[in-house]
Amino acid sequence: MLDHRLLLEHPDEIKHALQRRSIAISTIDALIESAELRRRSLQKAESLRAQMNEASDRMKALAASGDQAAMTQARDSLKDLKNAIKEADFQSQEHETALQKELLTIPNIPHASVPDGHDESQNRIERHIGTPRTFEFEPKAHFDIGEALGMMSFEQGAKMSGARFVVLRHWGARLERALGQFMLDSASNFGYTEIAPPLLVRSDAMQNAGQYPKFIGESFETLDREYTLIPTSEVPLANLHSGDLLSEDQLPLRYTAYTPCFRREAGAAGRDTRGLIRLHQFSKVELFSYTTPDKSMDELERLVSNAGSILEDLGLPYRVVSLCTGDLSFTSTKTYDLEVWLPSVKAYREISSCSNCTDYQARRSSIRYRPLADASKSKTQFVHSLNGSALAVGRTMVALIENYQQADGSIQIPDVLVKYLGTDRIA
RNA sequence: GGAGGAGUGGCCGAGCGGUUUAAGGCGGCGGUCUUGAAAACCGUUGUGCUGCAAGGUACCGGGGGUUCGAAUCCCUCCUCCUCCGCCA
Repeated sequence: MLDHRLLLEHPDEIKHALQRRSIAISTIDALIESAELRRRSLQKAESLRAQMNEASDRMKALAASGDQAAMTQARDSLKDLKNAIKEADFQSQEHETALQKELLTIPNIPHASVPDGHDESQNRIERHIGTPRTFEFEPKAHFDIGEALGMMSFEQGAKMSGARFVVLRHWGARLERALGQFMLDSASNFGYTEIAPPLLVRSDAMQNAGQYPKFIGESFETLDREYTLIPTSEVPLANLHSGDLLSEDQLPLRYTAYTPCFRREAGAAGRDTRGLIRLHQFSKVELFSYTTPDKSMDELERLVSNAGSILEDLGLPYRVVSLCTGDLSFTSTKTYDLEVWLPSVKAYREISSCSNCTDYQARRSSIRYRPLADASKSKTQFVHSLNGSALAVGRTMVALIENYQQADGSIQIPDVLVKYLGTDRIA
């Protein structure tokens, strides 16, 4: 959520920044108009209320004097004022609600370093880490290898749940567990506190995290719509401190969670229909940081390097791309995607997304801190929040199976994972 | 699911229609004392909105109502606690 005061104080900067994200000028003008309406109606209601408070003080004196006739007369004379306040309050609340509703549909402002662009083709490739292996045979797709080795069954998944579900079995199930464990241990070593959050959250939690109202319809909800199945553990982690006033010395706060994620994939019909790449349910280890505003850009680099080092430990080649304005996620000011090499398609595919949401989520869920320096002023500020995957477990299985496949159809297991999986080879 | 009880400032806790501009304590900050620190003592200390400012205004779990006036009375929702029932 943007600060509505910025709209009135720096309208041109906001217009310029949001135009980079293809927000129409007319939308922003309407927003500014709403902010002004809200301010004027609030001022009116407050000045009426000030009159009422004065009158109320006089009333108190009158009540003490015990003059019943004067009391009755004064009471009657306040009826008009009372009605005027009621009306002004109503107007003011209408304008406040309208402004909030509009603000909820506006994304975060892109950072100056984010490249302009309409879609992913204009993302900026930052660097490559690791070299794709050369195969002396034609590499197979993970689902062919996996099904042949009895690690996964899409047929069984479809029996009970339909398309985009999988049943992992034997080494497949164990590999998912081993990867999750390894990633969580890595995250702990990087200083993130492990959290096991609720997987069902209320809609206000979704809104705080920036998912609602924009992405209503992309998640699974219970029939009574009381709960939403989390589309990512970013949602519960972003709500851990909602309403809190933190002290600066508590920051940064770093959390990690290993949870299933549930997504409808509404707009993705026909894409990635085979394999583990795009399922309605997948597991992910998430990293989440709360920092002061001056540290958040450094924290974003830290997130990327933490997620990247897990790929490096697994010996998987990847590249880092900086998302362009058109590909940037709703709540983010800047996002780096980590893309892992997939031999079967001879391309890099997203396996992690690391974003700095600045104060966007913190403003929605009211997470503030009190700065230590210049305690005399003691003005509270919103924290910055950041999230990144480390990593998407399903896609990591894809990368691992494909990059470590052998000519005989077996899969070699990278050294770091052997003690978690209990074997150095799946055959 | 049924019956009770409770939610007050960063934290604990008093208040139960009009000096509440929310007592008191803890914590924080400043000071006195001290070689320094601790202890003790003195002072100070909520958040948001609005305004150039002075100021104004709201906030006692959320929302609504009664009243000239609500932390205080009523309704409703949420959360926590106790007891009963059911249950992995």
